[in-house]
Amino acid sequence: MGHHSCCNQQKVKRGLWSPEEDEKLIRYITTHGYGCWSEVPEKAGLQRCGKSCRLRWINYLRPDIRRGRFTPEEEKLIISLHGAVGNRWAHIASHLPGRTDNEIKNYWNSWIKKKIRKPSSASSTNITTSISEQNSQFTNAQNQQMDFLNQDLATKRQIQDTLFPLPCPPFMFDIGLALEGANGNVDGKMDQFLQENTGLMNTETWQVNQNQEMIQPTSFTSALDSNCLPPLMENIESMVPIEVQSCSINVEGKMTLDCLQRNELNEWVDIQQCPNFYFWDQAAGHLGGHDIYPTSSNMGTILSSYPSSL
DNA sequence: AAGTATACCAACCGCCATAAA
DNA sequence: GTTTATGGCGGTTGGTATACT
Repeated sequence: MGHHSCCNQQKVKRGLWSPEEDEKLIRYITTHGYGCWSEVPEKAGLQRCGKSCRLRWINYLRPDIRRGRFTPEEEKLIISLHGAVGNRWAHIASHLPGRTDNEIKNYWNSWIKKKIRKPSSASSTNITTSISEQNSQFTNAQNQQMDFLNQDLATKRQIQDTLFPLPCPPFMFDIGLALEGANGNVDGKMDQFLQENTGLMNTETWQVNQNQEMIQPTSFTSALDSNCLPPLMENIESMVPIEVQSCSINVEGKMTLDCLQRNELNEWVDIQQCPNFYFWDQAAGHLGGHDIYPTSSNMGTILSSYPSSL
């Protein structure tokens, strides 16, 4: 009982790899490649299970591995992607060449521990704090967001209300669908989309008055009241909830959203501190860029990044 | 200086999806 | 259709280095 199926031979070694073992594995893989990991240990003369060899090679020995501290750019990307997809480490790692899921996971776990131990530095305004307090029962955004994926559409709205018990629900949409068939007329299509689904003109804005109350355009308020937001919840996978304060599209078709969103501690933060919006290119399967330059071919899901101050 | 607590991270474990038998 | 083998993934652990008292 007890032994893992791939390691049920006796005499398998475990624990840290010695330099000699590394050398054997490197020599074998570089000359023969790896067709089947379960055959590697025997052929390479190693007392390990195939799974252990695979892990060692992928996470440490393969030649294109990147080691050392994460750059600020890498950190930002990790934080953004984690905000979008949660603990899907392999997915996140696929956007950081040479980095492994294990490394990113380790980084995140130690990083998040630091943040929890030394919580909430100055970045919250009174506004975000008060909203955060209203939602203090919101304790596990990532898990709940992932659970959300598995629900049928009929119950999504209900779950959404549990997830985001705000006076103003977050505004989420799939810009790929929003701009479907835009064919260059991005500005007009987005305008139409916003008008149809939210009643919000793209030049209208939300504002915050001196009492830190949100002031909405009448059209947006009525859209919220009529329960039509968010309009396109089927494709929520790569989204993070944001609360739109203003929305505008300039003549080049570049959209700007000023928002609040949740950080990794589930606090609402002012996204203006980090104005980058990432754009998920669904066709290519990677992030498209920091600013939104909508084209009919690369439209995907809006992502937003966490403030760089975190 | 010595003992203890904490941080880090490589490696392991169990689960799952897929492919082969 | 069922069973078995394998690779991939995310959660977790435990050994070691570092910080703290």
